[in-house]
Amino acid sequence: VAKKSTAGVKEPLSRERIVDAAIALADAEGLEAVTIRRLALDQGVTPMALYWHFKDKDRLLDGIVERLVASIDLPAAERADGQPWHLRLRVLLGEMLVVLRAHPAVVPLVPTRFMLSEPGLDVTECALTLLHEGGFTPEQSAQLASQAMMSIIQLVTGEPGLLVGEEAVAREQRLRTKRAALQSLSPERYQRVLASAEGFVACGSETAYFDLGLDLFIAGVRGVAPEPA
Amino acid sequence: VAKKSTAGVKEPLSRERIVDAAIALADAEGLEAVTIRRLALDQGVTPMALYWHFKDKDRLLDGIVERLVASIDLPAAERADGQPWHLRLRVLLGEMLVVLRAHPAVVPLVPTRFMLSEPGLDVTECALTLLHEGGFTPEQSAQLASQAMMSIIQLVTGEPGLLVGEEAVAREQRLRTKRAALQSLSPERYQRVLASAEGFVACGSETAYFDLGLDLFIAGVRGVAPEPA
DNA sequence: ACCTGAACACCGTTCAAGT
DNA sequence: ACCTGAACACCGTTCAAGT
Repeated sequence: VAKKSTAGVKEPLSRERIVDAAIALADAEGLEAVTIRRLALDQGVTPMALYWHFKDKDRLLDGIVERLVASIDLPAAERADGQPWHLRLRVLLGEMLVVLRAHPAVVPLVPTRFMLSEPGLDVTECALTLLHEGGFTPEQSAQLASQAMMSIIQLVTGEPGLLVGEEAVAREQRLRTKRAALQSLSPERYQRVLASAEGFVACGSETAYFDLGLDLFIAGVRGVAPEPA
Repeated sequence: VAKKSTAGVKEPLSRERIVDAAIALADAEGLEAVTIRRLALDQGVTPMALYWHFKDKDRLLDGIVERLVASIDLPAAERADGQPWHLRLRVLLGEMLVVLRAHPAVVPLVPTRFMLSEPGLDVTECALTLLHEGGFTPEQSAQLASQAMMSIIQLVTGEPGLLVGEEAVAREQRLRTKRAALQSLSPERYQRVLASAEGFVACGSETAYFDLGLDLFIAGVRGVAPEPA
């Protein structure tokens, strides 16, 4: 009857398409590029068109986070059943890590929005259950769950050598500048900083970096846990 | 001779005055209120006047962070001499905590700017020295120093019940909304979240909160440290 | 239901000019 | 040295209107 999805016919907007475009744009040009007007331009539409799909920009950003968090593989974390709680917690955090690592540019949006969506609450419930097994009170669990999430975020956004958006295009140049700045420091006053300089500007092994980050957090929770595990 | 600092005579602008005003404004109305134009308005000056003192807005923000970081009591951390490294590291982080807690609104500016100023480098050098004592390689030390700083930042900005800027004026209202959102959750599906609900919306004891946060990090570093301490 | 047009109140920043 | 005036290229958002 009517033409459907033929070439050149533009599909109507939808929340999904907008969120897709926003994530892709952030990946390519950084979070600052994600603008109502820019998004509209890319979709060949008026800025106000977006306001039919989202109440305001903030809800759109909420949507981005929900999309990310929803793709966390929660079952994988539950498959580690039978293992001690801290090991299962590590698996859960590892699953969060792989999801967020894929889109580092939007990760800064996560902390304030994580518990605003159903998928985020599911992940939180899971983490809290594991911490309960570790013997923590509900209050302590709440704090530790928050800090666990923040540790992951921090690992992703703080990865040395990670450059996002337009920074990425002039990548080599950026790194050289940073290295130069560090190397111009007084060798006697900043002995340790200079020795660690390379560690601040890039990371030798990505897996070593993320493993140490996870180890650090897990060792911490175990250290403060009442139940010897 | 000439009138000097009499009432009604407006002192000229200066980098110090601008940074002062910016911090005060952030404390009072949140970081979004800190705008070149708003700052100029408050100082009774044209927006472009600020560009004589700072190259652009980013350098102004750098200035804010430098001011904060410079007020970290580094000697206090060194006074703990003779104590084991992890204890001295805890003291150092505690000093950072008191400084940042005083101005939570500007804390989000810190991570990317911390090592851009001399005071920040001094603090970093100090932390790296302690980690070296703990037996870490320079690379590991670099990562752990970054994560230490991020843990502090996260503790301050993540304090449950903390509201910044205009959020603060409608404080009670905000908290009630948050509580209501949590309480409307399915009791069987989100059992743990509900049990921890109060911990997500406010914190019973500020000192317990910050102590657990510091304990967590220190236990973590000790746990992954090669040197038994 | 889904989108446009015009307008408003904001931003940061440049550039030439004033004292 | 320190600041102003006018202008530019952006923002998010509202409101009334179109199909």
